[in-house]
Amino acid sequence: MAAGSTRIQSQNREIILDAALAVFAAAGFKGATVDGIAARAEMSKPNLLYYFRRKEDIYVAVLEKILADWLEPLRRLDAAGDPVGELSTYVRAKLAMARARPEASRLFANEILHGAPMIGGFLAGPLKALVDEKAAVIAGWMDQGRLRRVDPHHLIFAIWSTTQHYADFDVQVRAVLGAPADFAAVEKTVVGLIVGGLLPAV
Amino acid sequence: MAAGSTRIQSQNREIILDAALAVFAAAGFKGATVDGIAARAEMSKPNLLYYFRRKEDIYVAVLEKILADWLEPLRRLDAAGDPVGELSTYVRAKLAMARARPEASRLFANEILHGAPMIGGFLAGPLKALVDEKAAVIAGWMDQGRLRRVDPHHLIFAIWSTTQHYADFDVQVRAVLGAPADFAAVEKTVVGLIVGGLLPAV
DNA sequence: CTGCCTCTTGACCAATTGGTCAATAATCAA
DNA sequence: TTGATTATTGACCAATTGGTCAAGAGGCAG
Repeated sequence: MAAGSTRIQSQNREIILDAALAVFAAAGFKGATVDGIAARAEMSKPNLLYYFRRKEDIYVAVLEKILADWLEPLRRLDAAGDPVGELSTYVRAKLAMARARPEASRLFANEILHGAPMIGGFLAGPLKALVDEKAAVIAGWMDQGRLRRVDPHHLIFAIWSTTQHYADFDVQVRAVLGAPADFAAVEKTVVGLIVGGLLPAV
Repeated sequence: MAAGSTRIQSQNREIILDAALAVFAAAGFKGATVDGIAARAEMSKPNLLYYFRRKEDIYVAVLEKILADWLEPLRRLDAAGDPVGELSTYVRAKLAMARARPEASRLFANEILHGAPMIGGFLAGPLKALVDEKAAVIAGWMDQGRLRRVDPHHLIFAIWSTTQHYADFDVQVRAVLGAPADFAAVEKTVVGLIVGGLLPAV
């Protein structure tokens, strides 16, 4: 019989992955415990291990679920579109992700922070390929004089860092502001800086 | 007798803190082991625990050592200086720190990523105070029409994120670029974006 | 209802690891 | 040199935790 075809199975796998995302994002791989994930998933540890043999398997499954979404906004950057509009849309999409799914961002950040032991291949493979492709698109816009010339790769890094910051460093943002971030203000500032810094000289 | 006055003591404390920074930055608090720190410090575990009673004490000591340096570049932002020059200098100083001491940045990032359990007071206290003060300085420049108006707090966040990115996400940067980051190019791009996005409209 | 397969769990094991302790070695003032 | 203080460590302990196992509970096709 094929793997995991039962209704109960797919249902429980989903529950486990949701619980695991929360626990791994909060505590990291080492800090998370299988007991903790099981408790959050409201099942016993042996039952959880019936669905995922090893702790690492859960972790990898959670990461894989995230990575697919990760590429999507950048993939939508359209060479045929208006450069300023395309980049603004991209920044807004990344900010929306940071607000809607901060745990996913934090899990990803934690993984990279500790050397990306599980997703090194993803970074050097699909991610690099997509970034190189889109960097070429941006470079094309610059060649046409529609954007000021900056290094496209570092531009993409700047967009990633400024947007993900509001998920990954949320605690610091809230502490410094004394309140949760106002995403309307964030969007205005970040889009203004990135895109404003790219407007071609008059 | 006063605490830790011996030459051997201060010397060994230094060795331990250096080793601990490397280990904690690489593995996080939970992932790091006292044995691992001791090994890197080239002493036995009981000897290490002779200087720091608990693992947590080492961690806090390392963090405190870092936090002092952390505020310094922003503190130097001078209201009497030229806005573009001051901000460019600040960005360059943060980039220099990311390059020179990436482990410190990663340890700090890890702590915040996991809710800043040890330094919540620092964030809401000295850090917030300094940021508020310097945000007011920047706002003053904007009032004078010397910078385009954006939210000063989010501007500071943008500077933090874009610069620290090259320490915290170094693995990803290297994977995507296929080579270590060229900090001259980084500096040009980041300063260009941030400051370029702040030049007052003509 | 019946029998088989899936699902669930209490009890347990072994490895890791933070921390202790008693004993030994090194340092240093007198 | 000597004696007391400081520095160092091997051996050990207890708690945590990833993972196993066998036995039982539940679902479902016939």
